[in-house]
Amino acid sequence: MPKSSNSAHKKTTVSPPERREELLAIAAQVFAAQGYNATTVRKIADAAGILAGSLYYHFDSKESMLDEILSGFLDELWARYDAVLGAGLGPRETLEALVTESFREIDRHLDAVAIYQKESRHLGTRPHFAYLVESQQKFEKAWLGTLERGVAAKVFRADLDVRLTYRFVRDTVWVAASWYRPGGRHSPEEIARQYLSMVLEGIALHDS
Amino acid sequence: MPKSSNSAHKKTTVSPPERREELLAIAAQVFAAQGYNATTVRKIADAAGILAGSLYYHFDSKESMLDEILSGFLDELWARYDAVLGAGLGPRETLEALVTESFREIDRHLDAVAIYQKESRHLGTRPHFAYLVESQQKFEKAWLGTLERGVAAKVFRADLDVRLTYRFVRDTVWVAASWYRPGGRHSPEEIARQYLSMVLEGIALHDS
DNA sequence: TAACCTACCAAACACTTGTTAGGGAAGGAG
DNA sequence: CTCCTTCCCTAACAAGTGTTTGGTAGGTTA
Repeated sequence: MPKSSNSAHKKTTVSPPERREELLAIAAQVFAAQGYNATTVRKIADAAGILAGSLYYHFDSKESMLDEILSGFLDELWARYDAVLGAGLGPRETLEALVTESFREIDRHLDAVAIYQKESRHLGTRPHFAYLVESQQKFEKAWLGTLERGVAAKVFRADLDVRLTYRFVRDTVWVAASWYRPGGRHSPEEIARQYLSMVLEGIALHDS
Repeated sequence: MPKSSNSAHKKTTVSPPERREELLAIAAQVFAAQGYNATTVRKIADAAGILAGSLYYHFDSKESMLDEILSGFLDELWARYDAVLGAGLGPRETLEALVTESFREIDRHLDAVAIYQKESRHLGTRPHFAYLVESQQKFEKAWLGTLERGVAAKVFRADLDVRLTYRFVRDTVWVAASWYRPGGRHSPEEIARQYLSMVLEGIALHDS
């Protein structure tokens, strides 16, 4: 899982993670709001109250900012996913834990998730961002495997296309980043609870 | 519903909808693949086998191409939605019809849907694209209304937050544009059937 | 005081961007 | 043959792009 953090610090600069993190958060905010390509380094600098060239004291390039934002997010996400997947839970409990951790991650790294949603597809073609598709493959293996385990254990329906189900579940969870706002009406855990109830039990009312 | 087509032809050019449509389809393809801002007019021209300046014989600007693609898509979508909403169906049947029409629309206008998904949020802030948020509000009214009707008629569960359910359902349907490919394993109708089965009945297996 | 490091500014660079102006080849109409 | 329309090219433009270079104010260390 250190595979997904591939750039970031090139010299062993042990000291300066202070102003750097601040600027990264600002950049993530602008990236998420305007889109990566539509965001100019001057807009980021404006939001930070400095001039464009000053950003290059802290970062190698505009792309390296994006890289650090995305790889940092994926590193944390996989740390939590791996903890869930290694806990030896049953299929249903694993699904519930993955969904809950996903909504928590949206709550914590909203901007990074929004950027990932918008840009990962066409960034994945670039060799430098190959870790995005690696992560996506690992992602598919974890979720699809959990669903298949559930079908085999007869806790999930067998008459649905598993791959279709996987896509529906995956997308619905992560697209929440487009409307979720931290501090809103529902906590991440409450959203996860309602979502799981919908996906597991369905929204139809049965009279039996 | 003609509210959403606001630009397009400005003079009453009755004749030339031929090469124009061809170029629009090419532009939509490149926009969908690379993102609007990352797409240069030279890339579109390359894909069409002409030079950048030649595009301006057919279109006023790069933005007007985007405008025509999106408004054309929304016009067709709403024609079909209005037909469904005016058919006097029950809540469950209305939901099923809306979902099915949505997947059909993804099948037909895949590029436009993909562009809409990626760009509508930050385009909506621009006054020229105000019809995007108008459409989204109308969209919410239709879907949310259907869900609420279903709760009142006791065909949908009452213990779920209706607005959350609306967002989940809406997103899952439209995000399918990011993985759906026409001519693939499943037809739009089959995808709609499976999706509705999942959302209505749930994926959990009950032993009663 | 002197040397040094951090975090920034000022100004420019080479390049890409969307867009425009004028011209020209091809073909149908009179 | 001439006129006109359709569709495209050549060549350039002004503005904006990411990035670099050299300098500097202020604080810390010796």
